[in-house]
Amino acid sequence: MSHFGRSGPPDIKDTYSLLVLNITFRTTADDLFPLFDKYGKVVDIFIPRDRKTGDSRGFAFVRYKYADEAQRAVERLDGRNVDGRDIMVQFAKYGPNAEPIQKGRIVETSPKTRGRSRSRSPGRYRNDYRGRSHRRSRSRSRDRYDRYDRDRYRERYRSRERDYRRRSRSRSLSPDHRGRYDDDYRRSRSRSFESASPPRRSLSPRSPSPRRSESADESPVKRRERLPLSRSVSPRGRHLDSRSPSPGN
DNA sequence: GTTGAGCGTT
Repeated sequence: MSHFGRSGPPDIKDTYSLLVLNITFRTTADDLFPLFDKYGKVVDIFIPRDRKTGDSRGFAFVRYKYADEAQRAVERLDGRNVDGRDIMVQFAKYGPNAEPIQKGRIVETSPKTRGRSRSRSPGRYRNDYRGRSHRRSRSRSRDRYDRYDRDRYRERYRSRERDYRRRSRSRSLSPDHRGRYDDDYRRSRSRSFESASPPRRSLSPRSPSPRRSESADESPVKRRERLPLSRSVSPRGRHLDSRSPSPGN
């Protein structure tokens, strides 16, 4: 899992953001890191996700430390075939705070004018860039959900990176590209990435509540009774009730 | 399990 974006933007003081479009919905930040890190120092990778489904929205933000390296990555990775789709890499035009940025870098407001001059309201920034594009729907099949999600913010974030890596890397991709990526990936992760991505599956000892119902449903053994009244069952009672083998987790 | 123009978060 990626250590990027674990607690918000780390340091965007002098970084250059790149917008990566047309990536697959299963591509994670860990998949993009070995590609982009080859052309420079990547300080952050962020993939916006849907509020409700938690799925990737199909694009990512890669922040470089230096502009020339970011430019290099744009020239090299733009149009590259990643996971079967040609990605589009370009400099971000808007910052995390919806502020227009120049060549991927946050526009520098003069320290002098930033002191007392507050003749501009912070809300105008968002309205500025939102105005050009009224609709922000990503996909037509999700427009109907956006209506409810637009005024409903009770959506809770699920896990940041789900088990998207279940896909096999050697599926139908051209081994030529993947080979180079992986080859450099081995060398790249030798510096500090190996410590940041520990085990691929290390779940907390805390039992996942929502998953248990599914496992019980698909369990080969028939569940005898649901015992709707005994919802608040003690751990000991549940053991006698389900007596099902461990679902795996 | 699907989708495909676009600009971002504990």
